[in-house]
Amino acid sequence: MLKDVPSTKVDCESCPIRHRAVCARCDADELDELEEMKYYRSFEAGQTIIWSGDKMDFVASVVEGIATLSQTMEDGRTQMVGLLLPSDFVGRPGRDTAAYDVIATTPLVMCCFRKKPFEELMLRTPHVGQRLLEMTLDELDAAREWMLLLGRKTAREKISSLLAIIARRDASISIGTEAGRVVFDLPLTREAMADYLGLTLETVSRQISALKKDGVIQLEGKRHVTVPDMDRLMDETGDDTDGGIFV
Amino acid sequence: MLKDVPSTKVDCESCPIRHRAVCARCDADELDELEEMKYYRSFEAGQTIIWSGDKMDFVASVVEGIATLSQTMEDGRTQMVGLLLPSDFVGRPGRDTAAYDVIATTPLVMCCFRKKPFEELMLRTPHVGQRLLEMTLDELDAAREWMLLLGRKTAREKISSLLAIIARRDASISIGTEAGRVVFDLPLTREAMADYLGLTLETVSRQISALKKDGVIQLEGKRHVTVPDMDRLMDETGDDTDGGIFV
DNA sequence: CTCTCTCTTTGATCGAAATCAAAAGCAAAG
DNA sequence: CTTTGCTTTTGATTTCGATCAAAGAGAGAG
Repeated sequence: MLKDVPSTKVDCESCPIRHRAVCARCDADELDELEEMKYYRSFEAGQTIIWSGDKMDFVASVVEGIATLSQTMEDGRTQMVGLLLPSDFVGRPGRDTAAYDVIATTPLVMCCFRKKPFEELMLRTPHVGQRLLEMTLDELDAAREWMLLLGRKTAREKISSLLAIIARRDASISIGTEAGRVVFDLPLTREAMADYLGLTLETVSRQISALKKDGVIQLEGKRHVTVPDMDRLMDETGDDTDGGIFV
Repeated sequence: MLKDVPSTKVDCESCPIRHRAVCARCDADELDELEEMKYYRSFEAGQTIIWSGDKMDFVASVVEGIATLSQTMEDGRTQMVGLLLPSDFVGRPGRDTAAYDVIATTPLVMCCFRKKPFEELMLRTPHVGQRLLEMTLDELDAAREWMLLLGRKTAREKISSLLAIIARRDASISIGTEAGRVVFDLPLTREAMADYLGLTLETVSRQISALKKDGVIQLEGKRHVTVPDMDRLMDETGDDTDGGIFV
C-alpha cells in the first residue's frame, strides 16, 4: 500500500515543513526537534491517501507531486475543494478525523509528523501556531476565491482561471518564461478538472478546444500546454487586472 | 455613518469575544485586559461596514444581527462567500487590508478591538491564537462545504440546504421546536440568497414556491417560514444523513 | 388613504452546459 | 502487431436555470 522513503536524517531542501511552511522563524533547537520527528511517505498516482471520515493521526506537507482534496455526495457527484501542491500542508491540529478524501493525482511524496508530538511542539512554539494560522487564512481566501468561480463564472472563464493558476504556479518554477509566454504540463485529467470547476468532462474538453481554436492556448498532445500570451489568458478569466490569489 | 454604542464597561453576556469565541480558556487578567480593550459599533441594515481593499485596523465579532461577506466582479456579478451570525469573528490578524465587502443585512452590533493591541495579546496568550486557528479551520470547512453546494447541487437542493442551515441555527435559539417542526424568519432577501447560492433571484423565488407547493415548507408573508418536518427538508438537500457542518 | 418604492412572484423564451452517444487517440499488455 | 482499456474529442439533443418582461404585495411617507 505504501512504501516508505528512507527516513534517515536528510537535509532536505525541498521539505517545506522544515524550510518554508512552518518553521521559518523557529530557532535551532526547534528545527532539530522537527527534523527528528519527521518521516516520509510516498504514494502512487491515483492512490487514495486518506478517506473522508478516517482517523488522521498525522499532519504532513507535500514535498513532491500533486494531490487533491475532494468531497463526494452519495449519488457520486464529486467536488474538488482543494489542490495540494508542493509545500502545501495537510491536516488539522486539534481534529482527529479527515473531512475530505485526499487523492494523489501524480506520484507523491509527503513529509509527515505524528500529530500528537506535533501538537505538543505547537503549544510550546507560538511561531508554529501563528504560521499555521497564516496558512489556514490563505487557504480560506483560496476557497472563497473558488466560491466566486463556482458560483458566478462561465465555463470558459472557469477553464481559463484554472489554466492561469497552473501557469502562474509553474511559471515561477519552469524556465520557459519569456515575454508572457508560459509552457507547462497539465497535472490533472479532464475529469479532475471538471470536478474542480463544477463542470462535466465534456464541457471541459470543449472549452479547451475552443480556447485552442481562438489561439489563447496551444496544445501538444493532451497535456502539454503553451500559453503564448499570459495577458490574453488573464483577460479570459473574468478577474480584475491582478487576478486571483489562488495557490 | 456610524453611531457608537455606550462603551462603558458592560458585563455583556452575548459578547462573544469575551464569553465564547476567543477567551474560553483565558485567565482573569487576560479577560480583564480584553474587557478594557473592547468597544462597540452598531450599523444599520444595508450599510456597508467594510469595502474590499480597505485598510482594516480592527478585528471584531458579531454581537447582534447578521452581516455578509461578498466578492464582486467588475461587471457586477457578485458571490457571497460567508454569512456572519452572532458570535462569528471578522478580521485577519496579520493582514491589513480587507479581502471582501462586509455588509450588514440587519441592524448590527459588533464588538471591536483595535488590531494592534489584539495582536499583541495574541502573542502573549497562546490560547487566543489557538482558538482563532480553530475558528478559522471551521470557516474553511464551511467554505468547502459551500463549494460542493455551488459546484454540484441543483437549485432546489441549494435552497433546501440554505433553509436547513438557517433552520438549524435558529432552532437552537428559538422555542418553536417540537418534533421536527421549526419556525423562523429569513434574515436575507431573495437577492441575497441568490448571491449566496450562485443563482438568480427569480430562480430562488421559483424554488421557494415549489418547496411550498410540495409541502416541504410553509410561508407566511415573504419571510416567515415554517418547516413542518426537518427530516423532509433534509432529504431535499442532497446531503448524506447527518448533513452539513455549515454555520 | 394614496402614492412610491422596493421586494417578490409569475410567465414566456432563450441559451449554456448537461446528457446521451459514438468515434478517435494512445499506452500498456498480450 | 493486435487487443484491451483507458482518456479525450466531437456530435446531437435535452434540460435547467438565466434572462426578459410584467404584474402583485407590502411598508413607509406624505
